[in-house]
Amino acid sequence: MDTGQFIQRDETCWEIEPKGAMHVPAIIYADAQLLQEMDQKVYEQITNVATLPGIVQAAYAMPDAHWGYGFPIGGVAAFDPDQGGIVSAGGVGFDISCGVRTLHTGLNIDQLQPHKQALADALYRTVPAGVGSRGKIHLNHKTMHGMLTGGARWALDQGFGEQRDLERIEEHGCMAGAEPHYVSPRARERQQDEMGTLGSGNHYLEVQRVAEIFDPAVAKTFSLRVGDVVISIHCGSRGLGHQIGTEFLKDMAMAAAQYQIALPDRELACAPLNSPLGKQYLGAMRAAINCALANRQIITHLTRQAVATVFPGIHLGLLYDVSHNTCKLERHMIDGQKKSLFVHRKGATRAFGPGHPDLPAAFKEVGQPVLIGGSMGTSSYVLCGTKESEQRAFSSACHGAGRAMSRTQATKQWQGRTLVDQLAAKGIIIRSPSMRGVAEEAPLAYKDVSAVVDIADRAGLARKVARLEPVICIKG
DNA sequence: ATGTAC
Repeated sequence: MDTGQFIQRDETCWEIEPKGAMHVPAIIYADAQLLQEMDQKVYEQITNVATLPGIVQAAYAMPDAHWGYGFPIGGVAAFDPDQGGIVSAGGVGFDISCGVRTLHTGLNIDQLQPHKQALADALYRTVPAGVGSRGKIHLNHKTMHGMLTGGARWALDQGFGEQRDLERIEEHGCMAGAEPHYVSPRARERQQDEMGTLGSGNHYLEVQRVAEIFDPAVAKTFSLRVGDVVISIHCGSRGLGHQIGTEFLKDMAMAAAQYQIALPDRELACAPLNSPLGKQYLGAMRAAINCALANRQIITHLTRQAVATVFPGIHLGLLYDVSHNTCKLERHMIDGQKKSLFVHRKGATRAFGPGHPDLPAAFKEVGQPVLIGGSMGTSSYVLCGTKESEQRAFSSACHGAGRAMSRTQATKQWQGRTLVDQLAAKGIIIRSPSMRGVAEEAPLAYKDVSAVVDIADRAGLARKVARLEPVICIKG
């Protein structure tokens, strides 16, 4: 898009002043190149978000932003319930609580090297991946309820994982305020056999090596050293989250007139936070957050089992688990006053800075680990939250590379098989049930993750700690 | 993202 449409506030901050129905400015964090390459749709969508009732401070787009349903992916917006603020299903995204979890292995890359193929086989065999993938767990009414209210804590009670995992998970593994009675029978049915599965699209399980350290002190706190092997899991709430999103989107679109909300775009369907529909969505969404937390917990258990077949006796401890598709009630400073706000992060990672009360003791001094998944075959990053991020974007950062072209376009340009061979030549093993899926995820169909992360760092959204390179990728 | 469409 044309950078002339913006007022450049500083090196990385581009502002659109309020005009028309906008209540607040819209702000994109990028450099001139990322902004030029960004779809004009991001401009339209982020200015549309700025017109929604009760929005405070500004509507934000992260440097990885691209066109999404209603809100851009990479969008952040906070709403005040006392000022008629709203909640929007499209502002959270279909894959509710999609997120990334990273595990330490205690292994060095040299120890892994001779066993790469064996580990790839074991992981691919053990963790179900792909569209409609099913696991070995079958939920009945009672266990479904337990999962929707208990999240990773429920998974732990079922024997998946260790007590100490919980403190390294956002919300300590269990999202409060879940209301399973607002999760429809259809959503439950779709999830019955999908616990502990990766799903498809950009979801993956990746074995990575720490390739570069930017901040040695924080890296030490995060227990990351060059050459260390870690495992990252990127997935969400599968069929359940998608079904909840679909149903509430429809209900919110129908209710907009009743709540007298003028929508510049039908896809921005929303409901007042204080309305029955708004509250129902929040209850269902929180249940879906628990589903995603439980899902990543079970996949962690399966990963531990798979790794143990190749490296008996090793322990996989959690670095952290953080979601990037949520709406969370948080306290933030607005015009010198602490306010309780509902922060939508859609394709944006929560990034609490040092001293935040919700952080585990181990991270209190340095800030939250911010896990940024790269595209297939490219680097991922570990960042840490900063103090200044609270003022810049309600303590949020980018979530990944961000798509640069559509899935359809990517399948026209690349072949899955060829990509797998090319990456194999670079020492990266890809395992996937879908070669079409692999083509859709071609590295060049995404923005340059390093450029995106550099902007997040320079903008003060989060600070770079370590760069990870893929070794094995189980792709959904 | 998704039982890749209702």
